[in-house]
Amino acid sequence: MKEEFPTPSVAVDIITFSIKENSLKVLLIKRGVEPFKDKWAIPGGFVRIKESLEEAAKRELEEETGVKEVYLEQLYTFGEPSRDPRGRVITVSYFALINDEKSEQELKATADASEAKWFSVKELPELAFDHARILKYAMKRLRWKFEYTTLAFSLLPKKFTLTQLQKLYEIVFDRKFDKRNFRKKIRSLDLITPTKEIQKDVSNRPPKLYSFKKRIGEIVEILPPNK
Amino acid sequence: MKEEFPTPSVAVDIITFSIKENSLKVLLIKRGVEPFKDKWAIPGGFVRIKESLEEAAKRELEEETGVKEVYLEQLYTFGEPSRDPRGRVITVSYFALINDEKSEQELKATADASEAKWFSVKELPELAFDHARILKYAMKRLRWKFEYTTLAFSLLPKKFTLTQLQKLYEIVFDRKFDKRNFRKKIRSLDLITPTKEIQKDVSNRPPKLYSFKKRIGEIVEILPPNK
DNA sequence: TACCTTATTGTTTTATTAACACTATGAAAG
DNA sequence: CTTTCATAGTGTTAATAAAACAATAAGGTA
Repeated sequence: MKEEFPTPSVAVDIITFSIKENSLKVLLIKRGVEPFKDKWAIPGGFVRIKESLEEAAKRELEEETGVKEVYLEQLYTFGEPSRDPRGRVITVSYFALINDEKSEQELKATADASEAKWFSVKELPELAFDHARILKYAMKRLRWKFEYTTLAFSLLPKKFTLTQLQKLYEIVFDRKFDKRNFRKKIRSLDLITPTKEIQKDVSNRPPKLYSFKKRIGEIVEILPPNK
Repeated sequence: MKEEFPTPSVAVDIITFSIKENSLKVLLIKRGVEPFKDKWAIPGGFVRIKESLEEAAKRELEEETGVKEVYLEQLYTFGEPSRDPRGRVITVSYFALINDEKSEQELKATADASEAKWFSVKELPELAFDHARILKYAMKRLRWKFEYTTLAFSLLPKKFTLTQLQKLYEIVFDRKFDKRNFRKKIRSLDLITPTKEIQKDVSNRPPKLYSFKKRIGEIVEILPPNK
């Protein structure tokens, strides 16, 4: 039941965020081919005929970064006929969130990408295609998810301190929160349980460690206090 | 720059809501061909090579209902390889909202649809493909939009009463709201201005008419009081 | 003139959010 | 062993927002 008309190509683009060096980073590639050769772009590629969109996104991301097991979520599908000068390409964008340890590995260059690099979202280069728009949209979604779901916990180790959690929010929202109100809010949401451990090897008062109770991504309105 | 491999087909599906007879309705078609012949389904069709996704959605919707000038918003893209038994079809779903007057016209049967009909969302038939899931998702989005944006106003005439507005919310959320709290909230949001008119031809105290100040879809957290 | 129907309005209570500063603990430095 | 340094940890009050709640007003109809 395929039409007899020319059909669009379908690609996935993956906007990958990570937190490194106390700053929110996004993974970009430098294009090795025309169009937009030598411009920075969001990594992506074509969907294969027998893989799902999510599988395609996972595969492309792993090819690019070697990272598996990430949080992955569909963002939006961009399909303007003119968005790609090569022809009709509809792209389904995904946003991925990986934690620092997982993203530590060396980034590889690939056929289409002469270079891959983490950029701070505050110091972005000019981007190819309509990728600036897509990235902006992804940022919005990321913040929304931090505000209304438990996604932030996916970036923390099994056991973490409340200060670690707060720092995450401060980086993503680029803003400080009041420590007392933040902790009060988190506790009132019943998301975490204290472990009996405390963190050692710190040269100050050792913080308590907590573990997360709920499912990642669950909707809870964490709304950062002091909004 | 098309790959030399078989490519998926790209379709759009449009979940169309309207409010009729004090109830939230969705437009479905009865399939005239296999697969799922004689099952009800969400109307949709293939994207043409030179039209945008949104244009395709508008076109399909107009073909189905004759309605133009509707609120239209992209929902999600479903792309499981097995979701359509005919082959690889990726469908970009849209949700549309039209008001009662616009949706009053006769629905036409088309090549693929032997019948088109408005169903109350409370009395849905069994649906073809993965359409039950898509519809459920659309309902969620509709409610979210009513809660956090000014979308509801797109269903009202230029001049409307506060009771009309409240009824809309009560239908969409399938719940009553306290009249005083509802009105207080709406007024505090500075969304409307009173006109100097009142509605005539009613056999009770005639209500004041208001007009809407802002842009449709603007984010404002109308959150229905009494949530 | 009474009655019916819907419109309109305000107060109190409760819950949530915002603002705000001091004490505690352990390691390291002197 | 005392002081210093750095971060952890905690509670109260004020302001704002939400929830609960019922009586009066206006016009048409009987």
